Amino acid sequence: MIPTDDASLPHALATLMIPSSPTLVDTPLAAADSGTPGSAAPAFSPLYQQIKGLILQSLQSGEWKPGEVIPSEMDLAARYRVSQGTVRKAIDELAAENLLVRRQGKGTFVATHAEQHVQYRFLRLMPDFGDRQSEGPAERNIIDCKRLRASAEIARALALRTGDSVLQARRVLSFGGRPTILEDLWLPGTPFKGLTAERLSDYHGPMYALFETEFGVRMVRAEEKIRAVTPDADQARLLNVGKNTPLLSVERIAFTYNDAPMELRRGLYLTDTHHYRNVLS
Amino acid sequence: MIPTDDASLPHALATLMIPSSPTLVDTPLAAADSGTPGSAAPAFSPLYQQIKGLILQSLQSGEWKPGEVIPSEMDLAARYRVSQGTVRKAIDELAAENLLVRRQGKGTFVATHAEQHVQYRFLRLMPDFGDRQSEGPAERNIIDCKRLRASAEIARALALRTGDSVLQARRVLSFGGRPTILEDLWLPGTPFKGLTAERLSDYHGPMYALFETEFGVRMVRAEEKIRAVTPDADQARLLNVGKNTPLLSVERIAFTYNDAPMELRRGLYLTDTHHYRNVLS
DNA sequence: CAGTGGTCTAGACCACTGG
DNA sequence: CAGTGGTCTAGACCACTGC
Repeated sequence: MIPTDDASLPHALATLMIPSSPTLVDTPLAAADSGTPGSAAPAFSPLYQQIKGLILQSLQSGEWKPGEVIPSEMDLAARYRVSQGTVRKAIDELAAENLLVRRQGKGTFVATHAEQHVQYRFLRLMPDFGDRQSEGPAERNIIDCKRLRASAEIARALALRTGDSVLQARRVLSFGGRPTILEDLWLPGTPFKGLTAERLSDYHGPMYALFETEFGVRMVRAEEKIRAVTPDADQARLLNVGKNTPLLSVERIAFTYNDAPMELRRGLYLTDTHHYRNVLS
Repeated sequence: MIPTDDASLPHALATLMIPSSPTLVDTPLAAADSGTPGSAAPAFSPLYQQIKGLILQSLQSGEWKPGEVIPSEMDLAARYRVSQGTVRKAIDELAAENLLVRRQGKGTFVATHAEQHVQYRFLRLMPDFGDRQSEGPAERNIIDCKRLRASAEIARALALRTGDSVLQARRVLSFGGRPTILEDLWLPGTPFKGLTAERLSDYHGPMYALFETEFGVRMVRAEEKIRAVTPDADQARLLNVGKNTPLLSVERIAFTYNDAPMELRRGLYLTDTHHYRNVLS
């Protein structure tokens, strides 16, 4: 499946100008292109970017699964017919994006939410004093979990059609016995066929790790919109707060490899003893 | 001031093992080290990290000022007696940290808050529809600006001593005529000697650009703690909201080059038509 | 010890900018 | 056109891991 044929080596840099050249690359990008194919700029793409795209394809296709080693830099260099340095630069970028993890002396691994020391990869809520480690494990409580038809709003967020099947769940996270986070989440029905409240309740460990191992869905990136709100009656009851208590509303959309949205999550965070921590640079 | 002497070239990699070697580097790091000097690990530091440290020193010392070009990669390579590739890797990291900006064909520049298209470098508040560009310029209103003695809390945040002189200011930002952000900020008195309410009011452009050009203080990094709160009477009046309106409380500490805190800012954001946007990866 | 990633070098050529 | 950053290569050696 990889160009081990073709004796026209060495492939000159001229080949780089042609993204759709069948020699090295079989259209790694340009999936979102449409119309006027010959008019746009040549869109020079460096070799290492093309290699990066090829590695990305192997990740998406599941050739290398989360937690596994990928071939060594030398092997990949031979496979793609480029120098080690070029493969290296491609891997560097993927590692910077947290898709791969380099371990000197051992190899390069596909990033995973499992076997990871951080329990909550995307959760930015921290206790005001100490770290989340010292706080002990959160108590998790699945309130609800059911399948339903996507509303227009949910469908838009998940890039589905209104009425498509979605799975909706609600849970409460408690720290030190105190309800602190109320989360509603929506998942597209098709990739998560078979996910039940029991499975969610029984599983200990990061939810995203469950998604990986059971459904082959790896979350890679997320965007959050944060607001200050007050709870409705249900929410106030579940968090055990008054109806005028200001709460942090955190709406998260999590994406898998190809920037496809795979989860919508709406969290209400109690911030009297915790805060949302962010680093700007 | 730079090691142009010393004919013991080529400096072998062995030199790298000795961070305090007078040959190439005069103690670029290890400023925060204390006690048992000979007991710790050798702390191998790659050449490019040392070069990065030297470049950082030149940035801190003001040898190259915000907005200026730094010497070309070839020049720096000659100056530090290393290959272009090594200088390149050092610059790569500094560019990734937004301290330098590379422009192909022109050179590498010291990052600056001035001459920059983004008005607010660290502000993550976005309108729910459209971008901040389309919203038009914010209306800025300095409410107050005075010098006073640092409270214990303020002093701790700014790494000062209680009672040290600090400058305190309060302002309101309005978008589309609507008061949206109320900010209190504290600056250490000494570096910002001479800053007045008039200067703040008259200056159009990013506040951090003013800090750069007038006081030689460049903000490099910041940390924020976010909560949901309700305003006190003064705050409610200034933002023209009711006393039970939930608001985003954003406490920011901004740091200059050597990770020294140089600003404490406490913002109250109205989030009925705006949201705080964050990207997780 | 072999195999992996990590660093460093030297040299070639490409892409972009501006005189 | 010269000068800058950007890409690519080939080869050497170092640091780390595990057998």
